[in-house]
Amino acid sequence: MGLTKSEIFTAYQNDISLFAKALGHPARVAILEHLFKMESCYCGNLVNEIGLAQPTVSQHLKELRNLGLIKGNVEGTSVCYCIDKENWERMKQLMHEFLNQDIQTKDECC
Amino acid sequence: MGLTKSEIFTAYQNDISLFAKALGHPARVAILEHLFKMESCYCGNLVNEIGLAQPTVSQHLKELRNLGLIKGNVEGTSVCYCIDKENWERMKQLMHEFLNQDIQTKDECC
DNA sequence: TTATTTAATCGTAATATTACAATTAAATTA
DNA sequence: TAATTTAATTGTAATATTACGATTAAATAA
Repeated sequence: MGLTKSEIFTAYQNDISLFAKALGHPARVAILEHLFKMESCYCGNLVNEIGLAQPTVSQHLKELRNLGLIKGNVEGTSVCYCIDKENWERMKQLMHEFLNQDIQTKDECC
Repeated sequence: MGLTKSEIFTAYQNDISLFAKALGHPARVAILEHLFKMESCYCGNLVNEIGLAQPTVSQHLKELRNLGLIKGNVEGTSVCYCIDKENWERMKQLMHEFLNQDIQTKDECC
């Protein structure tokens, strides 16, 4: 069906998967990397940097914006994008918690 | 097109996105959580735990297996799944590196 | 006002993902 | 051997994602 049954999972499980999904495309990883380096955060520069068509980059930016990982600031005809530090930290905490789970080695089978 | 242009991105960007993609579904997050808790790692138990049909769970397990995050061990008619600790650590390192990037606050715009 | 510039949106084609019924495969048990 | 158990595989429908050309919107510049 292509439709994830979110309702049968916990809020935690859904949150983790939504953040992970946002990082689940190399273009979005590249956009975030570039915004961290911050030589320039203008959309046009991102389009040049990434190497995908402008509407495609815009679409990826929208996804990151919808999740709150980045925010845009209109400056004349340009839009300057930045990491939303607060939400990035929130995601980082959540992902770290998940990634750092300890393995209970009681019932070894593999 | 629905076809990611992996060839225009760096190996690092592709690696990050592939791992993130694997965590980008709540069922796979739930499976991994359960394997960490390890009350039982049998596929049948996972099916009960997750609440999706057996072929669906099998499909998610396959994705995690293909990426190397889990491994399965046949025991009679059952299969016991576990976290692949070595590869989990590898992913953890990579994700941590990405998540902990420092924000260069020189060119503030938002 | 009329270009021009920049980025969002729309529409759409191609492909991927999710979910599950039905079936198959492989081992165990009767 | 025949039935049973467990999980993988196959096939497929529904939906999502990716990418981009064409267009639109909004601001600036001529």
